[in-house]
Amino acid sequence: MTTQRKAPDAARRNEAARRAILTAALDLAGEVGYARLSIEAIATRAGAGKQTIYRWWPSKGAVLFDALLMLSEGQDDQPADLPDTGDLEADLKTVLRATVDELNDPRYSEPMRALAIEILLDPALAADFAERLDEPMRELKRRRLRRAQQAGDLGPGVDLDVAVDLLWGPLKNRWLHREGPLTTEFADTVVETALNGLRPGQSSSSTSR
Amino acid sequence: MTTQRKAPDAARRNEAARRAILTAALDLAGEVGYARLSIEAIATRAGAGKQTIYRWWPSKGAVLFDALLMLSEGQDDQPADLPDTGDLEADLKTVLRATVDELNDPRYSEPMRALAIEILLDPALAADFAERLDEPMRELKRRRLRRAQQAGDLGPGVDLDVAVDLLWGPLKNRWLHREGPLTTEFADTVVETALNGLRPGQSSSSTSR
Amino acid sequence: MTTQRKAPDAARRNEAARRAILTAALDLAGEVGYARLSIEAIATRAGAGKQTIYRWWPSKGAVLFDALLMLSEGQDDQPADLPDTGDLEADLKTVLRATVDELNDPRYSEPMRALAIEILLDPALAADFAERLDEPMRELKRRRLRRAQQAGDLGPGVDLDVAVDLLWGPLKNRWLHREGPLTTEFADTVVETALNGLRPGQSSSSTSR
Amino acid sequence: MTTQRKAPDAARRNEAARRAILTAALDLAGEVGYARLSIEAIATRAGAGKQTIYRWWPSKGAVLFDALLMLSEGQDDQPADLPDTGDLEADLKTVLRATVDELNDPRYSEPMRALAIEILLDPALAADFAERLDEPMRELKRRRLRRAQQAGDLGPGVDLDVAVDLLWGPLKNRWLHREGPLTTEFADTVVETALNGLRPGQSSSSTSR
DNA sequence: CGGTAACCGAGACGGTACGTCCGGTCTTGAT
DNA sequence: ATCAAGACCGGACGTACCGTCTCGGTTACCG
Repeated sequence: MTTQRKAPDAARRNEAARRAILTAALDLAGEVGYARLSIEAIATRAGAGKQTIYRWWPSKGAVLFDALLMLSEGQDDQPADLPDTGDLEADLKTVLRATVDELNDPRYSEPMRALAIEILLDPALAADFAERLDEPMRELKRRRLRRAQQAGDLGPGVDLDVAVDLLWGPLKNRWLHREGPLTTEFADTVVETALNGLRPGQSSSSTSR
Repeated sequence: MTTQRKAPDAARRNEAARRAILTAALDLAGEVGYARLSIEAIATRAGAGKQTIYRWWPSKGAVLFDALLMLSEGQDDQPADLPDTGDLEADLKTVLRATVDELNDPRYSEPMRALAIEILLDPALAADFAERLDEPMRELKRRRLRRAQQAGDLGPGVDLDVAVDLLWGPLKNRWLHREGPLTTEFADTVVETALNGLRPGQSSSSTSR
Repeated sequence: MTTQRKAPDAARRNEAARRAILTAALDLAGEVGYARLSIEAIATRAGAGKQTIYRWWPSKGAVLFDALLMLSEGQDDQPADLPDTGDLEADLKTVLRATVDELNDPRYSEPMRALAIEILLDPALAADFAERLDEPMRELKRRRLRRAQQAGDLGPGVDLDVAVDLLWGPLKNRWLHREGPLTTEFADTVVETALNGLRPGQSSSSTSR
Repeated sequence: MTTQRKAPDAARRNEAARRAILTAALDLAGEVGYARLSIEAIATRAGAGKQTIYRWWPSKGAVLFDALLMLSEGQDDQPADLPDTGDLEADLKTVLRATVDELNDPRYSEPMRALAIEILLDPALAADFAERLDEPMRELKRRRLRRAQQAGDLGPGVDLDVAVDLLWGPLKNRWLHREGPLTTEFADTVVETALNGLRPGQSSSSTSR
């Protein structure tokens, strides 16, 4: 269902094997971490032949990617859009807190970190990931911010991509580089600081210290 | 000169071999990228025995770390502090533009990316790196911002670590994840946006440029 | 038409597929030799499914066996008996020279060698081959020699099986083990030497030729 | 010590590993037969890495070859020549009976059969084997027969190579193709028949039936 | 000033995993 | 029910590196 090597007949695909492989990949990523994750181990754990993996996925990273997509599917009614209650700050905090919770869930966190590392190693996977997950997500974020800008909640000159970086980047960094604990308080502080700016100003009241 | 395993006699160390190994690591990281960088290849390229590497460094990442330190030494009169002309915005732009230039220099960029990935994989290396490079650098940044805060150029309630994340994080992300071109314009925009905040305000000098 | 696994309905068998498979086996044996001959390649070359092979033959060797039988059919009016002109030496030379010619024909030689090797590896195939081809042939040879013995052209104490080994064995060895060129002169020499024995005697017509 | 791939440093070779590998190959050949003999299994059984095998031997057959040489060494005081008591028939029977005994020894027989099959599959191995074992042995046989010829015990016109084929070939065939029980009686009969020839003659008295 | 203890290049070693090939079985759709 | 097609599990292939281990040879300290 992901990037393919040489057109195997997708219709004949064994769905049970696919799920077993993705589940095994998820489990192993959680158990041993990226550095020791091997295709051989995934195949063995899944009770599958290695060729079955190589037939459908071009790399370890592609397996992880699909595995995480599988994990997301069963549960979400696809969040077609970010919340928009009219209160930008509250909405952003809601979204970022949810992200914090997800990144603190070990079921997601380790496989995701493994995928993130694979993406750094494999440009082809990076492109695939950017196109199919990262860019759509960023577009959702940009859209919400654009509405805020039109409503006058964001400065008219603000570059929306930079705004996204300022809001979501710190979370991603803390998580990926394990630079500190990932709490909802941190998420709130980031939102407030990014919105109000670092300079002293009239609106620097917020909830913050 | 870095983390050591079991007390080899540093006095007897062959400096020529050390430099050959670090240079080989640097070159190879630039040529083949992290994914294909192997200790075996470094040893061969350096004309060194593998044992000579294992004797002095605990991991591939530690070699890269030292290699980058070697690269930095010959050139800098160690910047003991960040510039402080009194104009925070200008100072920050100066520093971030320099960072952009460094990250765009292929001599640094590929080995650094390789090191960054190693750090994600190896907690021991991560700790070493944090202690010896990352935390001191962050302290420098915090110090400059603290002075700005005392001078009233930063809001009194601003969390300095968050401030550092907001200012330096977007650069690091763009570079590491190859999310887009790394330009001095981008650096400037990040500084302005982070300082002024995303909300509309009296000081929205953002668009002016 | 050969050894079967579990009663497939021979009546419904696709004759075209059978011929395509046997032809492909013959061709491939000639082209790549036994060591690289695979059922997969035969199926692909024949445009047949692997299952079609496994349905009708128990092993690669069985395919080769049938393939060689097919090759022999189109041409011979089954030699029900060895020639018997009354002149034993002349008759034996006639037969062995024919064998030499056959073994020098590349169409036969490589597939036959492949079959011979399969037989060494697979006792079941060996039994099948012995029963259906080798033993009948040997009986033909024994019968001719028995008549010669009755006619007084063979010593009364001679073990006919040993005689067959002495006459036909050297040819088989030279061919299978590529121990030297396989010529009609060699066949003649073998016949003469085997008949007259190695000891010097009155009938040492050996050198005369 | 045999055919090598790319000049590894033979001086540094680990003799213990070499012996473990050869012994494992011998044992496995005896236990599972050629068809299921794998380099992987040899390495595992020997407690060696696969690379250690590939470093020193070009193929499975080369390992077997060396293994059999090792087996022959410890025991024989290299038979520099075939026995020559003056009685050709007796000497030949002595030698062939010894061969029969060796071929009936399961320690030798299965590995030897495995080697014989490898030789049929691998021309490079065949050449190596011919040069280093088969041809020297054949020369020994030829030499003994040449002396017999000079002594008048062999017809002057007899081709010595054919003579060797007639004497030793039947044994090799019976053994390799499992065409019947390999007994000392069979060896005796072959010698007598080959010496006296198949034709009736004055000297066809012998011990035979 | 000669012995010895560390270094060094080289590379063999036991292993793990790679990505590929093929064996033999099973499944699908069409004839 | 056979057939072409080909997915599937599994086992072995031959290769690349890992990290450890010897081997001689070469410093450089120390008695």
